[in-house]
Amino acid sequence: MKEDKRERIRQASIKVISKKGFYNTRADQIAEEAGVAVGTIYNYFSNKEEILEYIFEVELKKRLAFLEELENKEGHVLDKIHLFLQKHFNEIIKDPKVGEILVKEKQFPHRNNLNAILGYLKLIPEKLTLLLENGAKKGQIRKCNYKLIGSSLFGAIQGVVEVAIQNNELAILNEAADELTDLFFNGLKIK
Amino acid sequence: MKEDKRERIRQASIKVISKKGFYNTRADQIAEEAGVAVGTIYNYFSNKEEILEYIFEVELKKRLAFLEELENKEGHVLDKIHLFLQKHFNEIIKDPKVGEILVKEKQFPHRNNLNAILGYLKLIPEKLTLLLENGAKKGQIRKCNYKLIGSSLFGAIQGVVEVAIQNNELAILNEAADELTDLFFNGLKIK
Amino acid sequence: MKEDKRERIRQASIKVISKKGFYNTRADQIAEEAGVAVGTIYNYFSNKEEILEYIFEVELKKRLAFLEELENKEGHVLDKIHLFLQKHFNEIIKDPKVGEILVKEKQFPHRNNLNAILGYLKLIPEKLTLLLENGAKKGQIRKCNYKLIGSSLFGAIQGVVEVAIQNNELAILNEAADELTDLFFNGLKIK
Amino acid sequence: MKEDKRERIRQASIKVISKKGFYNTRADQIAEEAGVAVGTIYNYFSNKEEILEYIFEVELKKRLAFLEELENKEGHVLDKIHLFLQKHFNEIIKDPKVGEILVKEKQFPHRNNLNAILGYLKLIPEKLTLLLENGAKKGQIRKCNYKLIGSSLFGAIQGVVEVAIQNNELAILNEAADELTDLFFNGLKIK
DNA sequence: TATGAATGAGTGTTCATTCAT
DNA sequence: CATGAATGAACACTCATTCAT
Repeated sequence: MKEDKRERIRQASIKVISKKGFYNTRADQIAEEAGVAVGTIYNYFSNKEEILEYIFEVELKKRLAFLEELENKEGHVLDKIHLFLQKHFNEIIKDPKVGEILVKEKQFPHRNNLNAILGYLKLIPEKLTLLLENGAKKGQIRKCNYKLIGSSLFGAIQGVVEVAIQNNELAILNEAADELTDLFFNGLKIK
Repeated sequence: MKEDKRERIRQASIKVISKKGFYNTRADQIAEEAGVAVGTIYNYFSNKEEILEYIFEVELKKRLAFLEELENKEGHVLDKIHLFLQKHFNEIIKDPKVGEILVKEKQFPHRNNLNAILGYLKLIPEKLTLLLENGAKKGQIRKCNYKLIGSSLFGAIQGVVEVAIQNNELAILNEAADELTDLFFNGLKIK
Repeated sequence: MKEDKRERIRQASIKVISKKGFYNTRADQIAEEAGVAVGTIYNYFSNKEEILEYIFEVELKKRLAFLEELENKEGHVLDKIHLFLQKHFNEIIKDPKVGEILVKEKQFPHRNNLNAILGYLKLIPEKLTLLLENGAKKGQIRKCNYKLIGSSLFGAIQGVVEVAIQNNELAILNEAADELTDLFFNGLKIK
Repeated sequence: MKEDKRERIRQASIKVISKKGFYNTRADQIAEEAGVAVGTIYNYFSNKEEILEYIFEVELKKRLAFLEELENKEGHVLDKIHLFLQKHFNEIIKDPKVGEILVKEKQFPHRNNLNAILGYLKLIPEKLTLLLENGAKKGQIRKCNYKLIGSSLFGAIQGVVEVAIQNNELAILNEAADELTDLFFNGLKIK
């Protein structure tokens, strides 16, 4: 019941924020879209930023859970990365509105210095870094600066999504997983 | 004289914005830092956003000019990319405050839909894409989805800078140019 | 309830504006006088000018309604004008603050070119002109340039009120209806 | 020389203010129109309001001088008023821009309570009142409330001009002097 | 006397958040 | 738990005026 209302507000927020941007979205616009009163929003979120954080949280938890699953599985690191890319790009193709928010609002400046979004967001390249490190340990890829390459991979993913959304070419994402894996496969194979 | 004042305001803005974020920077804080009156700012910029745009403009023009130089030179595309990465990372090491702004404020939501910053920003991956395409034509690298790889490269660059700045580890940037070139070198070499 | 608050703001505005002039009246002064927060004003009026327009609207609608009543009644045109003058001057004697605003703020320059006040204000001389025209048709007064005489009458009314208010001699208004009717009666009688 | 520059600024001000209204006229727009620097304006006028006051002063002095001339002449009061009306309406037809300013800016709210314009403006109905009073003494017109009728006349004049300018029908002013004199002639003749 | 860059006080309006109902 | 009217702090920007040159 409680989660129901929270979810309704999240969905409404995604709709409005993806269209107007978080900065230009007013609390009452979210309320109207969600079919509740403004006050109700504040029964489920303590402030506007928290809604945005929640949107990121939901998406990022999905990715992190998937990455953790992958960590515990056997298999080649680059296959795992390939699976992750497929998963991520598919989610975005499925719900481009959320994708747009992930791309555009990631750096939204929080009033307090605790930026929950960046907190979550850091976990992804960290997981990727770990994946690479373990892959190298198992001799699946060459040694490298894992953190640096992990961050690059994470950045590359975002670069692709950014371009796809900016130019309204979601189709590009369909081949993106293959191309990127290919790039990193050759780039990281044992010499 | 006129450019002097404009430059002073730019410098002051970089200092304040990198510390507090553009959104949380007040016009009078910039004025104070620049040692001028608020009104003076508006003799040189027509609004606050224009200051941010100018900061990006200055930086991006440097990069674009460098990329154009590279385009017209002989040499292997990956050497060119290597040079560009060195140039970019060095600039950031030299002036991390600007780097911070480039990373954090890139997506700042503009009131009018004409986002001058994104306009400039799109040119970089476009140039990279062009570089890759020409390199492929000359047989220096394999064929690939140039736009996708160009965007990935651009994203990778940003991912690295983001992590470096977030974790306050500028040192990582010193090897970043080499590592990234290496990654793409293998990733894109003729099979 | 909603109209209550709007009315409270109107009353407060009359008080403050008549004292300091619209131009020198700050939104927070109105709010304070009305016993509400500044923001509340903007829940009932979309901007400061709209408050002034509303003050004129209320007053002018009273006059226009009265003039329309008169139009539909039988009787001599100059008796009708006499009644209108009495009505108008009485209203001003009853509430001189509003009178002061009507006189002083009538020409307030609006930012957009649509000056709602002038729109309303033009209707009064138009009605007077119509009254004169009909009176002439019925042979109650001589033929004349109705528009010109209508405007003169409207101007004369304002001239009288202006002087009465400027010199703080509201008493003059008591005889004004009679004197003016007398003037126009002789001035317009059939030769 | 000094008067030359002052006059140039007055002329420029008339041009700009009649177009945009005093409230919307910026000091630098006047300067540009006059072909001088902003600072120069302040060598000839101590502030912006003083320019407007000066415009009124010049016009009103012309009228007052004319009225004083008339006072000292022999003749019927209504002939004198006729002459005055002709003079006034002719001036407005000759230079409608000034007429527009006289009508629109008369009530401009001054920051200090000393409104020089209203000070001047009051003198006109006072002179008219005096004229009427003297006429009555000489038995040229009936007794009446001179102040009230003087103010009415002054108001009537303004009403006519206002309508003429609002509707862009300066032609109406050509017959206005005759019509108005006629009205007052009959309205004030000895019974 | 002319200039025009610099000044900074001044204010309408917004909108996230609250809380009495 | 839902409501939505009330709140009031916050801020970009303007523009008349100044004064060093």
